[in-house]
Amino acid sequence: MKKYYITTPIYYPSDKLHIGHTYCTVATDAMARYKRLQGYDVMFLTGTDEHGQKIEEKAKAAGITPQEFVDRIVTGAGGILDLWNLMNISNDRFIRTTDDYHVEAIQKIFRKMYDKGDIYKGSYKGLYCTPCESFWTESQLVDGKCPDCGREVHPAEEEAYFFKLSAYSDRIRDLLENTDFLEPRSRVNEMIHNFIDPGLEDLCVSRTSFRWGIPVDFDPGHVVYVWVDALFNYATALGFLNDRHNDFETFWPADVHFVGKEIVRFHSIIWPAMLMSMDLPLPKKVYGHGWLLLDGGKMSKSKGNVVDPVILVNRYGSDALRYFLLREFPFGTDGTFSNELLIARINTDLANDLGNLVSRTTAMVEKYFDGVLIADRQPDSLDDDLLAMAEALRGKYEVQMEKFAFQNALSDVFTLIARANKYIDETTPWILAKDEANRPRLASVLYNLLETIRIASTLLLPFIPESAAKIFAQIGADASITTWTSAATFGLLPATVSVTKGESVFPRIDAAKELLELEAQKTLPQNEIEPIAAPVDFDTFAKSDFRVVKVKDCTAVKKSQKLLRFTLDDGSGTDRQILSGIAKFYKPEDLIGKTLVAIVNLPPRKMMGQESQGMLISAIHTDQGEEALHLLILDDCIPAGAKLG
RNA sequence: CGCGGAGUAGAGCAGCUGGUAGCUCGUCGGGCUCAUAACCCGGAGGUCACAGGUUCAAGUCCUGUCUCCGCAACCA
Repeated sequence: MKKYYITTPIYYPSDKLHIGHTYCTVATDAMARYKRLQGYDVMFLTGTDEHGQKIEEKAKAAGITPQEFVDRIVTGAGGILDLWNLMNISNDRFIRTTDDYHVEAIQKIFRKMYDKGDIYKGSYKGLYCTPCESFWTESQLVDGKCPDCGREVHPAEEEAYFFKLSAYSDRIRDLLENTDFLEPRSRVNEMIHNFIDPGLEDLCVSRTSFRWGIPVDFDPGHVVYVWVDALFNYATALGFLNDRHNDFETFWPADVHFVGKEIVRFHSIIWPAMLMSMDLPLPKKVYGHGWLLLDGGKMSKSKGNVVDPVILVNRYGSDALRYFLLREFPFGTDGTFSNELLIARINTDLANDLGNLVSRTTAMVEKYFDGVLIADRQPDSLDDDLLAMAEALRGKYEVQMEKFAFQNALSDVFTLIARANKYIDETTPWILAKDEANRPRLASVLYNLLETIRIASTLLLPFIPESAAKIFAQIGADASITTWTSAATFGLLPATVSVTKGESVFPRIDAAKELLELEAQKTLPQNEIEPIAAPVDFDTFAKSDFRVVKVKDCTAVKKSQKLLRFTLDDGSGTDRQILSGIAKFYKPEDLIGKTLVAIVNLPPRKMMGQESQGMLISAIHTDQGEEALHLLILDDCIPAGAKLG
């Protein structure tokens, strides 16, 4: 039997997953179901990447162990497993990077690459600022001192293991430029120009700064950093270097990794390089899909515009959401999500076209034939176009599916559904029903409709599995005629098929009402006020020198979206230049002549190549999830240089 | 000149290797009554961001300009 191995990324469980993760997983699921329909032996893997500093910190803040923290998000109520269950995800396996077998395998992999010489012990060399616990390069220093705190730095080294990524540069370039390993093609340019052309540097693959990770077994001070740990999940989940599973030989190499565009770099450069190091075959393809954007912007928690798939599924069902995600957006590029679009798509396609077609067809079979068609038939040339279209559909659909062009595949299916609706108008079965003599013709019309529905629904199985099954039950199609093979053949339902009109498969949604309710459910973040900070002694406070300053000039910094450059009179007689990231809130010309407050004894700091001598004081809060900022603007009668205290 | 993507009817989008500009929603008019106020037909609405160029022929290829978005940087 032909094999097919497909994966989603393993998601990072530092927070609840949102519609973006759902999008990727649903797409992978549709592809997996499609391949199963075609008769492939499919392995569909998803999972979670559970190590790392961020989770360690979050767990600490929550007062629990990292393991407890990730367990809660992955296996807990309303967690990731529940979400995939809700979305009807048909993954064959689920890997957690904290699983024992994965941990052991990663240690073996790390050691193998080390023994081969592709991982070597080196050091971060740099200038270290002890209080800040940070390394800096020569060019980052300001006046030879720490750019953060202005204190002395000293040369230091920190041990770390490195992977010889640079050694694979040429082979990776060849892979990207001369094969279709990475798709869509537009992602290739980005990788070549941003990472390959400037030259690949060796990659730091261990850390000593946190503990929540897989220990390097021959050097216990180190934990394996994300690259080796996370990327090799695709192999360990099949049993590579472990005994838990044993189908690595069967399924490797993967047919395709679906990944979001933000991690294309890891999958198209680092991952193949590490596989080359391990002398393993490379996956056949990496596909970097686009993002769902909201109102043209990125989804973000602080904006309060994160879309919760659970709310949508509870209202409209998982099939409706699955369909929408894959029909509305081209998989390879970004798309804009909105509730209006969702509801419009459900109503026009699923309710009006498909649901209503099933409804009117089954209703007529019940009404005119008491639910069981007669065997007599009378074909007509009116049927030809519909039949030809139905039989041709599978071929067109397959072409699109092989390109991961889900939106086009679905569009093709719905073209047939629209054709069937038109066919009803052309054949006017309600008129045929008025004359007994027309019963064979009427039976032909209804049979052709049922067959069209069967073929369309079969091809919709990967996308809306539950609803397709309901439709099969209504039109009397058993499992033997809802296969890939039968999707290209017209006339498989029994001549005297028995039909049952059931509940509406996709009820129409009252758009105006739903939009209001969805809006009401949106959880806007509170207008948060920062908690009062820890006490500070008076002497420390008094060291800060706040002065009244007058804005002599203010201009936007070229190429920066956020920075404004202020030329200030601080009373000293020499102009003071301060850069401030407030371009979002103020137009530079509006600030000229204003009287402001600045702290003037901070160490100078370089930003976008220019020096900033201090910091303007402003009030910051969040309002309706939006960051709000106001400069402290004083009465103009206060002279420049006046000291605040 | 850091990297990449995008600018096509009121809105949201298709248009791959160049050959009379399409889809969905909305809108206007008509038809039908089997059906989930659904379905079917027709109309109006676009100098395909702008300017050059290649070609018998250009949203479709080339060059330049403008605008928007993402990444990176940065936001003391």
